[in-house]
Amino acid sequence: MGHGAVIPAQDAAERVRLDADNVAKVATTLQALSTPSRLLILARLREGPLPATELAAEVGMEQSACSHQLRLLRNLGLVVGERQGRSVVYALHDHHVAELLDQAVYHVEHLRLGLSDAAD
Amino acid sequence: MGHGAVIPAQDAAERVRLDADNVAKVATTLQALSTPSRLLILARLREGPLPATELAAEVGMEQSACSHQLRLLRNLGLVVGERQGRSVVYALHDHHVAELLDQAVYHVEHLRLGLSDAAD
DNA sequence: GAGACAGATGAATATTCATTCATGTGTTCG
DNA sequence: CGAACACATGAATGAATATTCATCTGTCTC
Repeated sequence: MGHGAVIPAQDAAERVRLDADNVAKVATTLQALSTPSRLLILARLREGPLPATELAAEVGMEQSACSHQLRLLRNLGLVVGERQGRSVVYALHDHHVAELLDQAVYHVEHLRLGLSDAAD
Repeated sequence: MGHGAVIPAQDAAERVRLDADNVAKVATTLQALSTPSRLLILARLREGPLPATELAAEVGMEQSACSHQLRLLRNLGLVVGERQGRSVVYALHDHHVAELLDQAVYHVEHLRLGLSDAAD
């Protein structure tokens, strides 16, 4: 079984198995973190809530494109949008999203690569 | 490097910022975790090294499809393959991959369950 | 109400990408 | 050598999807 990798006890206790039942959901959610545009959106919201138009401007996207991606993120439960006057202020849904972002960026940055090519 | 510790997300001491320079790399790497097939491959390798053919069988993929995905994961530095006789034994590259997997599955599953500590 | 501002949305387009099929390369054994 | 096994790879196909364009809903001020 074990092959040398140490599983932190804190993790082993709460580790969630990846089986056929939830693999699709995990994949779908992680897909939301798999494009530069959405990643920039989430990273910006990580710093605090922001109206949609300002958000689009800060990540360098067109309003429409950003809105489409925000809808996707909203449907996945990663962000929430609250109407405030003419604006809709977006924010990360909860701390799990923030930590998922942090952990993902941290581990990816610390991978020893090695990026031979970006795509297939 | 090379410890088995999970970085506490609340402790933002060593947090890596997500800017225009590394966003593409992060997105590309996370894309490797964004399909059920690759997620199943990585999850299986999470439990230990395995020859390519056995791996394909266990995750229910055709040999060719699995090989294509393994090449992608190899190019991203997520897995390594070592020739042993006629077989090529695959394994996760290092603990960062294992922990990235754990963290991703953990947080996504908690999102799915609607678990938000409301600690904000 | 008219007009401007903020955002959402449908359709069309283009790109990306996972899988399959057929074949090629490398290895072990008779 | 020649055959069978293990894996890789190129091309083709089909599906998924990010972006743009045009338009529509909702809100505020005058």
